[in-house]
Amino acid sequence: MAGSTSGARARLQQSAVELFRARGFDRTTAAEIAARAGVTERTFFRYFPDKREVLFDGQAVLVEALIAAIADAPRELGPLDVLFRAFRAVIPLLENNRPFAKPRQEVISVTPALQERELAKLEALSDALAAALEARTVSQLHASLAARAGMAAFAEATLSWLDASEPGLAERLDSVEAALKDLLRQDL
Amino acid sequence: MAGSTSGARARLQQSAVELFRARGFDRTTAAEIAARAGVTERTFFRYFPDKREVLFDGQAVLVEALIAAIADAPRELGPLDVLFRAFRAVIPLLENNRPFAKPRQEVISVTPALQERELAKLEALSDALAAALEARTVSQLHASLAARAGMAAFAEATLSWLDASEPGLAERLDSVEAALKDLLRQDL
DNA sequence: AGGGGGTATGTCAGTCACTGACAAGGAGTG
DNA sequence: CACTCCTTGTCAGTGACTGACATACCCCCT
Repeated sequence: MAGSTSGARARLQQSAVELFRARGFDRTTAAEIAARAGVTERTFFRYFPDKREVLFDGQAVLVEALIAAIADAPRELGPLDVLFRAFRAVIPLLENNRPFAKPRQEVISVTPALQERELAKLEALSDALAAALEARTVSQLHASLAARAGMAAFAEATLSWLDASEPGLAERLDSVEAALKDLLRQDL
Repeated sequence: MAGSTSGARARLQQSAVELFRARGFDRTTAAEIAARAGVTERTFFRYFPDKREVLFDGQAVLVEALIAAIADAPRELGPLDVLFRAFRAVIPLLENNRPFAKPRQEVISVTPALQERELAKLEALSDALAAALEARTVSQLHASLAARAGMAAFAEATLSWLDASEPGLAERLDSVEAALKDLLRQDL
């Protein structure tokens, strides 16, 4: 099974974050990460399809939790409300991950190549959310727009919260939700 | 000035699209593109920082046109209305570019590496739009959310229009704008 | 115990994106 | 004609990634 065997995967991820933080992403080679984890460069690329991917792994659980929350939501809610309900449902999950997510985000925020990959992941997440919304009789266009607008707000809240935990995630989600709905009100 | 000299840049771009369409992005090397354009691989990388970038170049004009349109907009409009006004202002620009944009988008749509780069460009565009909105006394949060929601709609309209010119860009913009505002109405 | 199969890893050789350093040619200017 | 700038070529090197093959280890079955 994945990860149950020797923990090489986890060691590689750990080593990668440490080295990226110390020397920067561009100046650390895949071979160095592998060496620190006690394996070969080749093994690194067996676990991760490319050097960036070593930082992007927890997404699956998050996606499934969000999808489940969307499926559970009461029928009468509009798409944006469904989304924000789902976002709030995964708050504990994100709070548990903060210790890992914070250093990771610090590396990403100073590395264009990693920002690119992160955008791709967020796009995939948006697509997944849109698909989940469509399963609720939301038109494809509405689902897509809602998913992307919602994700923008969700990302804004999450990233700023990783920067400073001061106002909690819940309050930040309140803020961005209000701001987003504000927006639409201003432009009738 | 850029491009005035020998046209090597334009030849490289042209060769790149042709080869990418014929063999696919991954199976064409930078050296092949350069050879077809009559230059060396080294020259290719003097014009473009990496292999993907050869497909992403016209953005600057578009950005400036959008920024200008935002600055011009009447004070009383809300951020989303300002944005859609700007989007409509660049319709002719996009229509002129369609012959180039269409084959380009076909290549991008089947190449994950290029999609990633495109997302990064759209993100940069969103940032530029958000900055332009902030210059109009829109709060940073509202500006960011408006820019991203607007860009999602704009991208949706533009990409679907590249697929089929049937309903024109103007009509498609009408549709996505209506859908976006619809969204917020459903979620009061 | 012994054999067999599956999985994780190592080794090696190769391709290709990308970079720095240096040289060469050509156009314009004094 | 000499000087200079700009563009391009050449060469050598690094590092990401891949395919092919070999090896070691674990688990199960007899």
